[in-house]
Amino acid sequence: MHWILKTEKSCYSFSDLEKDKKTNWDGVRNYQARNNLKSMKKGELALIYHSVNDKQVVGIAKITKEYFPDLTATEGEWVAVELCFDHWLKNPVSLAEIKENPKLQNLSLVRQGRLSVCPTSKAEWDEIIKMSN
DNA sequence: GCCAACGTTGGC
DNA sequence: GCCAACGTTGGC
Repeated sequence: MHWILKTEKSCYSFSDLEKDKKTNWDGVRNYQARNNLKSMKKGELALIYHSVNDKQVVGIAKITKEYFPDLTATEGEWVAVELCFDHWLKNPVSLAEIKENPKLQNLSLVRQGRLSVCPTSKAEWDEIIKMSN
């Protein structure tokens, strides 16, 4: 499975991940997103999308540790995964471009804008990679 | 800054 | 268990 992770640039950007090399992807407080986190397997790849400020897919991260309890949660049982910096896309792919691509109309980024952790099909993944080259 | 979409909460 | 009210997210 491939993934798309959303983050606000001002909150935690892909540059921050490059600097940190790896990070705990925590703070997710949405059940659907949590279920997606739980399905992540070590070694899987995720596109990183900057919402709000950038509205672009900018890079790829790799899952390095499968889900574990999110220690930043003060109540409820939430989970986090660990992931590491993989590489920057050659060119970022903007939300506008994605919306213009008929093959990507079912992408969760378009269909369900608010979900912060979403699965993506191989075909969609390949299409975005193609657009970034 | 506005608003649409969606999730969550709480009264019944 | 339904649904209205409210809060949050995120695009514009």
